[in-house]
Amino acid sequence: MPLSNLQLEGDGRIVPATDDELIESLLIDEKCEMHVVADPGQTVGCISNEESSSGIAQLESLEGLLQSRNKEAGSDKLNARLEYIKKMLQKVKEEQRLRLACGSPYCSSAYLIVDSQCCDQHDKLLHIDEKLQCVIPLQETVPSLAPSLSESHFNQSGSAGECSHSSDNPVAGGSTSSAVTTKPDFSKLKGEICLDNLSIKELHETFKATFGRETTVKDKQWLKRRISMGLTNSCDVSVTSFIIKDNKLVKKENEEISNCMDGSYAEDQPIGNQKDLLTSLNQLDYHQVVPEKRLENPSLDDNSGSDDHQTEQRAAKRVRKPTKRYIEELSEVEPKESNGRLMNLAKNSGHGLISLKSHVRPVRNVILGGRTVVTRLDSLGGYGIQVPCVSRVRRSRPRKNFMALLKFNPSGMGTEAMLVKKVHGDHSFPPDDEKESRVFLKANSTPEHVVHQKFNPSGTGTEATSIKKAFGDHSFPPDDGKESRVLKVISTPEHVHHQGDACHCLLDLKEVSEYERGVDLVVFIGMPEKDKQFSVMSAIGLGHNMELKCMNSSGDSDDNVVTVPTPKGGIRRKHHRAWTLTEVMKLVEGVSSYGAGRWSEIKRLEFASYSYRTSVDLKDKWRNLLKASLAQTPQDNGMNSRKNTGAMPIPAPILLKVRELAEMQAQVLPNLSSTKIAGSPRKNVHEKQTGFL
DNA sequence: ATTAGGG
DNA sequence: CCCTAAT
Repeated sequence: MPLSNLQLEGDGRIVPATDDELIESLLIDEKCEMHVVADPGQTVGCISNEESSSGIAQLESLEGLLQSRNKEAGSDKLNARLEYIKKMLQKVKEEQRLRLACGSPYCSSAYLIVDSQCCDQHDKLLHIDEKLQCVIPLQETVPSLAPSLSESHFNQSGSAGECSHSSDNPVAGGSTSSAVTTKPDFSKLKGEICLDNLSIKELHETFKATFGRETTVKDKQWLKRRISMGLTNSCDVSVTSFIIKDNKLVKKENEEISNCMDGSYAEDQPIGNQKDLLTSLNQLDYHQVVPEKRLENPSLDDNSGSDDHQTEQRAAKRVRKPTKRYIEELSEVEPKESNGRLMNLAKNSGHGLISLKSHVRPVRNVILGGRTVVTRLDSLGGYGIQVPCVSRVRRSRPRKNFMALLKFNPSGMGTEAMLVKKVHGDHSFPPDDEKESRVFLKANSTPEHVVHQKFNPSGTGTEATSIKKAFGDHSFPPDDGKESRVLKVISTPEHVHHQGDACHCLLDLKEVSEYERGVDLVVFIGMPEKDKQFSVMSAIGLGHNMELKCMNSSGDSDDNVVTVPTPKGGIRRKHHRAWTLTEVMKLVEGVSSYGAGRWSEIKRLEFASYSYRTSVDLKDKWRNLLKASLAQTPQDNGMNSRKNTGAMPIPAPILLKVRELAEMQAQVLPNLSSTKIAGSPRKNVHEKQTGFL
């Protein structure tokens, strides 16, 4: 449990329970269980009334975690645990359902107060490993008589604001210490809990109550974070006023709280904590904004999508908890670019908060360049489990091999068709996040159809932008704030099967490395026959909710669009298009007619049919022409001085004209400024142009 | 959204 | 060609 935790802690992220951590903890727990007979009953602070349903969420989350983990570890223990948890979950659910049925919506508002304190040094964690097993057991003596956790001792009598902090208030039931028997009692989580005031033991209890398992971690901060995150992550949040306490937030007139505020943590407040606090506050906001609607519609169908897998197995559906994505976003925000992220977040999800859009979109129509493409979403391998708290990092990748079905339609004009698959539909947010939404064109797996990086020597930057552009910039940096990894796949002819007018490209990506499969986007670039225009339709399934984006670079009406091996050996840049003589002439004509600088005009009027030429291209080209023309010495005729260039030589006459124009315009401008500005100064220039070639 | 320039 | 700054 070392590094993963440490690092997480270290960077002050709010990445709470990562699966790794949890598992680690679980494992450790298992190891320690024998020794740690129990965390003696501890006062968990104050618990007010009614238990919450948070437990369910927790269980589910845990379950999910376990499930996912099991795949990898295949640990029997885990399995056992999983079973247990499942049972517990059902139980809890049942209870809750009954409760709900009774119409007793316990909207008990519990307040969890978490200070930002961060007294523990991260270094401590470094030693946890060693200490864990021996030290913990020795901690504190506790009333063994402490009631079991499962029994709620904090009866309703306690006011919500109350925070019985007394340590003599046996809360935890050491009795339930055995791993398998550990029974999470969420009732304890209700009411106000001032984590700051809790001792490690208490935190342990709380932890146990929250996660249904014990922990031996002694790091207070860690515990607090975990707990708070756990709670936050649960659907309970909506019902619970989660209050992150800093130094100001005071829930009640509670003495306890007061205590919390003063001494205890006020002092050492590592920098890293601020971040957490910030994040927490954000969460708070979120929760407050997304109020409790859970009780009203207990069975409300949850579209959050992030927990589908688990959800489907349960009768009662959770209403919705902060999405994994949400968590991720938050945890993502803190670092440096918090500003941007936040902005984006807010901007994107109109509400400034998580957008509840469903992540699963079996069928989707995407309009590309006026064309509508249908994308189909396949889920070939139900994989992907939600974990309580998702770490920023994509821990578990789709395991299932997936195949992509590409279907090319002869429709468009695009030469390159791209399909972008968003593996995790849940990462949507900050779209236009700075252009730096990194794109990793990482495709180095064996299959030939998977393009290697080297395939695109020009550099990722170009590729990235291309992709972005292809997608119209809106869709590409998906809604993903974090880095997006893109897997670029080029469908080679062999993989393309024609079917009437359409081509189907079946890609079997089973060979794609894990890494690749974890990408956020998969771009399929098809470049069949030269003139074949096509769009792409595709279906990719990974079990994860993924979104498919189809892209068809409908801008290019010609061949070499994507990566083009030049006849002469070189590999040309993706979007490079050799300028044809006619194009050049058009350019010249345009310049002569409208003047250099009016590129948008020229583009529109002269290059209307050349969609791939942008005004910038024109400008650049003109610049080049100019340069060439100037470099070109008078006597050189026939061809451009440059000889062995793959580039098409530009006829001297044209260069001449270019120079003329350049000179003329350069001269004309100053002199005829008035004229120019007033009307159409270009016309006269035009006269001169005509006649060459 | 366009331009102008640098890379 | 790409990217960015300035308009």
